[in-house]
Amino acid sequence: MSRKENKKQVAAIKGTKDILPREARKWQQVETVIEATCERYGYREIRTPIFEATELFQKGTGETSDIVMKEMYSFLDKGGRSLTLRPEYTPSIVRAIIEHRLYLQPQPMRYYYIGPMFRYDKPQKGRYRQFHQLDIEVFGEKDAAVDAEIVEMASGLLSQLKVKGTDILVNSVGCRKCRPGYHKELRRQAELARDSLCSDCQRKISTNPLRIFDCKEESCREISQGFPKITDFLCQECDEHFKIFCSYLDLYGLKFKVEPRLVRGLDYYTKTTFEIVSTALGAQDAILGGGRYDDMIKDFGGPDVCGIGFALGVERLLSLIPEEKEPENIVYLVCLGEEAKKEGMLLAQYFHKKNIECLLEYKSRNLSNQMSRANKIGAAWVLIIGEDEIKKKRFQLKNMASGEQEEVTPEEALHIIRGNI
RNA sequence: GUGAGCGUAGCUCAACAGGUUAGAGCACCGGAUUGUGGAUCCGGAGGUUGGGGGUUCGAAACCCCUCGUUCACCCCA
Repeated sequence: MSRKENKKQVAAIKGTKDILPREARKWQQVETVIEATCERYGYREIRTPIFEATELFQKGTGETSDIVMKEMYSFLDKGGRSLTLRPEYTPSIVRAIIEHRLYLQPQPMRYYYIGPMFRYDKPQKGRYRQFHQLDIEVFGEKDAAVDAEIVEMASGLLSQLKVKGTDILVNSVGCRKCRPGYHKELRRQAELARDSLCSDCQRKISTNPLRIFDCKEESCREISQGFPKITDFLCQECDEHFKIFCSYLDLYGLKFKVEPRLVRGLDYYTKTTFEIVSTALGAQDAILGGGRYDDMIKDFGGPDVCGIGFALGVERLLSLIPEEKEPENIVYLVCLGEEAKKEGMLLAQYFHKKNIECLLEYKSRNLSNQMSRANKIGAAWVLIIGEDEIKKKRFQLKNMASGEQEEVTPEEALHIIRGNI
């Protein structure tokens, strides 16, 4: 095999990327904050397989959604089953809840998970074919207080992570009783204005009339302002739910915008939908989005248990968080000669057992060189092991930041290092 | 799926308007300095210019195809 072929073969798949150690550290930090926040609100982790029966998403995510129609990684396994790498998490949780009768547990049940999702979409800023989501779901609670609590938690999480300049957008998309009436009326009015709309919007009349509100053409914007809003068409139950939801957001002191054109692209949403957006993200401005889906469990043949949740794009979130350098606390063992190396191996073993991060230089280099390496990896301490030190069983411990150095036993070194960490 | 821009060393970028052996900074390795790091100086390694084809006496540059990437549309996290 030629070098070129080899080079081509090892490249990461389009739309995927490696998370290298420097960035992985940031992921760990963010994941730790996310997990702690979720647990504090009573959420528990639930892990499901990364692939499922294709049918699960066709039924759950919706046959007419873009995700199912053109973005799924589906394939046949060797047993001829049609499987799909999950494009989103909600259907998997719903499946698990029904399969394990989790609805028999005290309600509401709260679950969270962070993991990779897969969508065959053209990559661009904030959009990858393998990406990660935090997914949180609450089941079995109709009260709009839980809708508000979820938004409050999401908002709190973002401020804890020092994400600034975000907006909370909320809407209600109604239910199966009131939504069809609205769609019909919106289509009717858009049809009347068809000739004045751009070609893009003309197409949206039949595909997704709500998207006309998003058009960037000035003329379309003006026209769409006269169109009816979903919030004017809600049935009494949905209308009350939405008003109470908004009043609870006020109670929390959260600033939000009612965005009647906010529509989630997934078919299953009912009543509350929301997004938190940031203009710093570019065209894909949603950090997280979600809503209520009161019919899904029932539609899957389970009991009539309602659900609500959101998905947060981890890559998008990370792109908004500045990198913070954490100081390394490594002890670097400098060894002068073969005997010193053996002594160093034993000392490294000693420090590792005492929970100290410690590295040993294997190559026999001169002291200057080894010091230079210690400096490069950002070691906080250097322990010098030479002939004299081995004889005395006392070693030179150097604080790399201050440059101070003293002769100590391993036990004393441990004490000093711990005292300064 | 549609459209536009960009692919030169690990990274950031040079190379008049097509003309010797494709350069520099940072990073890396070695030395100055065989018991003391960061600074400085000297040296080294690293490239079939994403890949393939074409035009030309001559291509990193021009044309075509392809792959990748970026941004936007569609849609979404």
